[in-house]
Amino acid sequence: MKVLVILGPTATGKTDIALHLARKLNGELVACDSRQVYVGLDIGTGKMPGRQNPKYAIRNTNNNSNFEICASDLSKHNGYWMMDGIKIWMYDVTDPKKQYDVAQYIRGTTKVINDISNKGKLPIIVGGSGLYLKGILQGFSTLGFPINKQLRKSLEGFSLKVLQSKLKKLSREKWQGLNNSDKNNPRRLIRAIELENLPRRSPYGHLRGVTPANVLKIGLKASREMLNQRIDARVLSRMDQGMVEETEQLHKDGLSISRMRELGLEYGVLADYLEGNIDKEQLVKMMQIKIHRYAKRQMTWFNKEKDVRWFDISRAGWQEKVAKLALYWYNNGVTSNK
RNA sequence: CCGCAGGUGGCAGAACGGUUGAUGCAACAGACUGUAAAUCUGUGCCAAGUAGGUUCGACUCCUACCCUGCGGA
Repeated sequence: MKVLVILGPTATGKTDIALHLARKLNGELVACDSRQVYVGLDIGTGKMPGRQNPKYAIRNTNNNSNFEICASDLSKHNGYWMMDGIKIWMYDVTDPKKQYDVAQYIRGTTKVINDISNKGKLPIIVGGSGLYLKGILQGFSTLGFPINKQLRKSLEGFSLKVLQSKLKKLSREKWQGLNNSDKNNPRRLIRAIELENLPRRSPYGHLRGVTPANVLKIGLKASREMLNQRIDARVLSRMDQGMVEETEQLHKDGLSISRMRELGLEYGVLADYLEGNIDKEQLVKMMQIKIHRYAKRQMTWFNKEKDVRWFDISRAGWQEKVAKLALYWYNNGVTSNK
């Protein structure tokens, strides 16, 4: 099975190039993003690509709360969108009020990718989320062990120190295996305790992704400065598109402020805005800053990713180069040089 | 013009007459196996409006000036 991956930090134009390649290579897109999976988080998670493409501008329809997109043909479906004849999977697969996680994503995506492949089409994974991407491509050895809601709930209130000593008591070895960062990370400690609480390690702990035979990873990058500029512009553009209104509507439909905070980035800041803690100017500024940081973390993650063919989007003609490389790989199963 | 309050790192914002100078945010670097656009770790910041004075010693006290905010005329 061949799988094409487009990865890189936010605002590098992954989806645009992916759509382009999908047309050329008879492909379908698979979004690899932790928030685009949620129904209704459209503008804020950037489900509509083509900032520079006016035909994707959206307008507010009067009939009900939702927005409609003015693409030549864009339709939303359960679990995928159809954009100008190209399917984008893993959009709208769950309710934003519910928590979603890597394990669900891996299960869902594995099926989607296999289906695409079985139809004779090329799955094109568009990835900004490093963990999710790794999950699909390699799987994770402990993800088969389910979460223990009760245990988590009982652990929730404890201080860092207590969590640490609990883990130490359960398994000195496990504790010592953690790095300094994780030792101070309540979430990781809780998960570690959860795993140590399992009755017995079963051999079914490994959650496997698709493990395709042939992957081409194309990475998009840009200088920090350029990236920040693009991010800033995009935040402004999303404001114009009605991100605030979209979020207000979600809130009216029952998305709580605290849940918005969990969803992070724009939505965390928007929560503050809706509560009246900050004004519009601060809202924009803070969203930009948060996303700068996010892009940085993405780069930290992707820098370790192996076998990536990187392209600098500030260089003229990079799209053609990408297309050429992808086409060659698609036809020959290997990349031409190196 | 008068009165009051205040001028501390990129920003916000503490404490303190004694080798000064917290914290948060941002910045930079990093981690990452069921919330990952989440969560966490590390690092540095040649920071006290200006000019004087008091003092063994001043960011801290005093004076003048400059600037900002609020109130009054």
